[in-house]
Amino acid sequence: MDSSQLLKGVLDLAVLAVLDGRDSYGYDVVRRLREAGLDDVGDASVYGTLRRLFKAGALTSYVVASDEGPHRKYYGLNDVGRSLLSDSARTWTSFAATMDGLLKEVGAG
Amino acid sequence: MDSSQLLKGVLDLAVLAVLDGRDSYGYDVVRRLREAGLDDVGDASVYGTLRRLFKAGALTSYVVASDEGPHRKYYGLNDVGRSLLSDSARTWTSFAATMDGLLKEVGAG
DNA sequence: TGCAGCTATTGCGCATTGCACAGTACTGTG
DNA sequence: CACAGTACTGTGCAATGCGCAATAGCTGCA
Repeated sequence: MDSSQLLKGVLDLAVLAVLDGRDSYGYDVVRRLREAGLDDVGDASVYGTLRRLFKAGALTSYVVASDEGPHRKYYGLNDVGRSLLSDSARTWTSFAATMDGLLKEVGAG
Repeated sequence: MDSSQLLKGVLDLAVLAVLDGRDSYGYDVVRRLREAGLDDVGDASVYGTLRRLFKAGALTSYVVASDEGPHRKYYGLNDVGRSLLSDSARTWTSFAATMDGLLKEVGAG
């Protein structure tokens, strides 16, 4: 099954959720999302999402040097990002409930 | 909130679910999805989805005359559609669980 | 020195898909 | 006839996830 379309509009939320509580950088966000179960999320998608959220004013950003490789561009939630996160989470929860309702009747009709 | 992006990749599933157990036509599918809670699903999206699913071989189709207006193009699930429905439902359920897992930690860090 | 491999980011172009909008057409009511 | 409700089609756009290539720093090995 190709679940890539399911990510549409939800990747923002997933990234915001991962960033909540602790700043992180692209490569690490990808890793954490995959560990969380989003197995085949593409790296370019995550980097794109981070840039988009930053451009939208939801994230702060700063560069940190690393001993283990090139510099890392850290991102963190600001007030806009936190409020976006809680709004999106609410929207997702209600949407998921609606879908579950639709699916509940499957095979019962 | 704009939930239109959330529909991406899920509208197929929603349409298949509505069609499960009883054949229906575009205009009616729109009505049933809206009643189910997908308030602002666009009619063109549903018609497009029906055509796409039909073209993919998941639906049967036949035209029925109506007393209350123009003809209705009915769609129904065939074997391919039913198996697509159960596969998609499984994929959705597991995806939703993953997202819930990600969101559970929000605000707890 | 040179090469491989992991880490880390950017940019380009494509495919999918939901939607707005316009157009067509049938039925019934005033 | 005008208008509203029903019902479908087609066009073109916008959003966004992804593959792929390029760039670049670091470690370890020969």
